[in-house]
Amino acid sequence: MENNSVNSPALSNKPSRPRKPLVARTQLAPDSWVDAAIDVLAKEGIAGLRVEVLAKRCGVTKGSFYWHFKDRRALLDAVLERWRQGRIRDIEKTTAVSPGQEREQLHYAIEVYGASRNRKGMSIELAIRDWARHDNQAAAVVEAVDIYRLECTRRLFVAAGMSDAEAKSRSLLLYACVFGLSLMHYNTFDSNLPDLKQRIAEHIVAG
Amino acid sequence: MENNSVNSPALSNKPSRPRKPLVARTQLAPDSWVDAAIDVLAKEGIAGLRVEVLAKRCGVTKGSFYWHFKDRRALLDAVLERWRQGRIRDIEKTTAVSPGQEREQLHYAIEVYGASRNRKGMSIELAIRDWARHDNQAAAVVEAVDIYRLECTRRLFVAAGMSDAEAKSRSLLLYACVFGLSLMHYNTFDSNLPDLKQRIAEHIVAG
DNA sequence: GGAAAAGCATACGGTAGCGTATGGAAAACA
DNA sequence: TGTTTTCCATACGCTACCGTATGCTTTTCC
Repeated sequence: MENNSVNSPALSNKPSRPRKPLVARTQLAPDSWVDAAIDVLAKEGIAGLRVEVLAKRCGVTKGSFYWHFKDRRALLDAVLERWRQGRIRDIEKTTAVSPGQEREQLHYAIEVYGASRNRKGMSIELAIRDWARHDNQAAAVVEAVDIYRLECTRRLFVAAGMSDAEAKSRSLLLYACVFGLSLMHYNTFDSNLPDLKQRIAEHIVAG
Repeated sequence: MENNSVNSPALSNKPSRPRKPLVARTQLAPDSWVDAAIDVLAKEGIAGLRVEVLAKRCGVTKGSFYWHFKDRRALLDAVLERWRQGRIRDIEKTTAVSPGQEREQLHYAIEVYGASRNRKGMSIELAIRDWARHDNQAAAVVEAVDIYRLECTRRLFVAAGMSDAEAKSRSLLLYACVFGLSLMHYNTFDSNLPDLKQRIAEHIVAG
């Protein structure tokens, strides 16, 4: 009858059973739904993320879904939360302090979303950003991630010797360019795109 | 029974009536559908662009729609074609040759999509680009527009004295940044965003 | 082993949307 | 004036969803 929210923080187990943490989960895992949802989100966008489609993809029916989640919205919230945590963790790793390597780190931060690598990651990124244009929850998560990322790379620019204002400007430029590039269709613009991208990266990072 | 495609090139009137160009249109105009469709597209995205919704918005019913258009896809094609032509015309105006003013023109090309101004234009832009991620027709139109724009601003950079490779790089950076910025949520990143944006624009345009 | 809960299937009612069929009013034409 | 077109409304069948109700099977617990 009642269901537990899946991996949302701070309401873990229901209070009636303080015995054991519910040992071996025999059937479908609870996070599998979120995994599959993010897959579908990347491929079809938020509009294609329907519960019946998702259920079929997991090899079960809606009945299973509505046991794990209150409704479709609950799944979407779980997806957002998962994405937020993943992005924060990633950017923390990428921009961890290692003195003298700041510009290399910045180049890596650009390259990591280089359209060829991490294709799925960028698909999710774009799907969520489009989603955020019509959903306040998604917009809030995107804002949190953006601010965090901008702050991380800003520190790198400062550590590389730039003024605070310049560092902020470069940080914003960096991410805007990364996302903007993945939004455009410029394959026939030049015969040597890697060179072009390299030149752009230099222009963003160089002092 | 049969319907005419609205404003698509090269299949204008049906052959049975070569008399008069059908003088005073008493009721609803044919392009009004495309106008309304673009409005809805800007506000709701491609997923919200349904024919029944659109009909209600026009004050008529589906019956009217399916007289003017073969199906929903025909409307979408008309929307794409209209957008394509509008964007080409705009960029041609913006980047028309006026020697010595190239950098001012480039700044204007950036500012024209400055989020505050032209909010609706950017909404359409983003809606169509997201649409293009799952629709080949839309992707083709986006590519055509992108290549045209990139080429126009590339010429400006060359005219401003840059090398060809550098001009291409800057041109791509310019549009990537413009679209990327409108994709991000950075309102709380700095207390003086106009300054930040100005600094970015300078960094893109300056020699 | 038996009760209780977990995990899922099946079936149902309801909405929204696409496209078709058909009819009706109003204008254009002869 | 009567016919033909134009333009739109109404009504229908169909599909894809959402969320609920209910029952069945498999674990879990004692």
